[in-house]
Amino acid sequence: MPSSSLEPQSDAASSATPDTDVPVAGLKARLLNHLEAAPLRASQRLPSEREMIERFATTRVTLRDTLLQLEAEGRIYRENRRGWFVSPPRLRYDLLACLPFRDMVESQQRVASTEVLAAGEVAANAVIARRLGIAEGSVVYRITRVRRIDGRRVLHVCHHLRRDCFPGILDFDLGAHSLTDLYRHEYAIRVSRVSFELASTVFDAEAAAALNAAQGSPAQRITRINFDQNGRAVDCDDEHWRHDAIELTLSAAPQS
Amino acid sequence: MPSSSLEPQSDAASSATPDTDVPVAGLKARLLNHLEAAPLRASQRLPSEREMIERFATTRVTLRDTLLQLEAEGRIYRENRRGWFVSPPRLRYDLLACLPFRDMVESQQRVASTEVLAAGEVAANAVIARRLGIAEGSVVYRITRVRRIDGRRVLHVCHHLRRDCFPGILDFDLGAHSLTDLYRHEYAIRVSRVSFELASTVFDAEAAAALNAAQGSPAQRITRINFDQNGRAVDCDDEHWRHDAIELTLSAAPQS
DNA sequence: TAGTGGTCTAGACCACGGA
DNA sequence: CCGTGGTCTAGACCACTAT
Repeated sequence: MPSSSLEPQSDAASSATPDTDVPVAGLKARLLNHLEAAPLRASQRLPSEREMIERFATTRVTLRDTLLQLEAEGRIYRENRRGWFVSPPRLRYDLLACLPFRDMVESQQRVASTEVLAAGEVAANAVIARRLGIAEGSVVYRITRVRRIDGRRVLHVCHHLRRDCFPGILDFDLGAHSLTDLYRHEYAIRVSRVSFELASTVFDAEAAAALNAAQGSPAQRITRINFDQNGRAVDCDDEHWRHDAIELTLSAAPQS
Repeated sequence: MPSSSLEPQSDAASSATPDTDVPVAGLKARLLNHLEAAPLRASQRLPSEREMIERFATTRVTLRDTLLQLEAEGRIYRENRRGWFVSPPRLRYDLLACLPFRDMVESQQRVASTEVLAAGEVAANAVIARRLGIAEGSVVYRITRVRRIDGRRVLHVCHHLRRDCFPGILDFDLGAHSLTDLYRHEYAIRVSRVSFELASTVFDAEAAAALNAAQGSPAQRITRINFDQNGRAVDCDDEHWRHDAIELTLSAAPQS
């Protein structure tokens, strides 16, 4: 077992890491962990891959494997062809609080922003029709947005709204207003029940492009259906989050 | 666009693969997708990596990247050094139904089994103490189990129970009984509120070993705290699921 | 245009699994 | 024991980003 000191020596050598008896693989992984543990960067960019290769005396493939590992752990992330970055702390997302995005983000001392990618009418496909309890092919509103936290694009959302519930809603500024606020104040519709479906996957091509994520980056999918005070499904949305951006929370009475 | 049938043919040479203008990356990814789409295997093992290399005329590294992608998508999974397998359909896990594991699994026509890895007493660390509202260092029961669906190890759970709530619970057969059933019938404690914390990460070394997962495989972490009818936290658990094994669902009234 | 990450080739040795 | 996946080396070309 080579107990050599595999230290990144930028200027002053970060000494005192025995690195002996590294049991099994990892090797470089711990190494990179240490890289982050030591300077504890804020949310900055890592050195370029070629630079890290030299620093750690390793290969592109090996380095890349390690970076992908750390990405899976949620410790770093990448922007497509732009580089690797240290992940900021996860936003706590209380599924049942039903806070507007902006409020949720700001209550955690972060900065929120929203971008509307598209807003229009489409015919509901089978999935959407089933969720909303309407006939396939019915025209619904579709709104696609990207949301940022502290400038970082973390969420791609696609909403489908029953047109008969929210006539003319596209005329509002959907980048500035919370949809649930519009529901309540402009349409007298209150969300009185929500139903979720969560799974961990990767971004599809569209979401990846919108978030500037590499295709194949891990993503958290959240599908939500909102029901109004009459138990009618009024809208649904498909959210794809950078998986390292959130930690979901939830507190409720079980239905037993 | 090459609409040719990209079929893996074992003996016959892998001819007729134009490979022209494959738009962007993927290349092999689509190829492997097709591999699965065509025969639509049940939950069987994929050919060995070296065999696939030949079949698809590619390299180990490239092949491996592709497999890891499919793993991240939740379409295949691996057992440590044993090979790659097609992922079975996800189990729907209703967070608020609070069904015992066995019931949940069997209600979906699957077969459940449980293995107790360890059961004993430990001193509560800071995290556990905070969750349970007890003093750090208090002695609690700890139960570690592995759960299977259709024989596949999918879940590593570690429970921490307040000893004053469940005296002598370790004497029951914890592999056969549901904990919540024991709570109710043996200790007259009913779970009347649950609080969750969900995040997507990778397995730690212990969980990976217990599930025979490769270290670094993606995992869904679910932390739960159970409160009894008096609002007292009586136990908590840390679940680590193979991320492709579940789809979480949830339906409730928001707390607005 | 220079440098970056994304993708890929063609090998190698090791530790562990299963027969 | 052989075959498997796990890890690693040492390069290469391309598409895109940033300047």
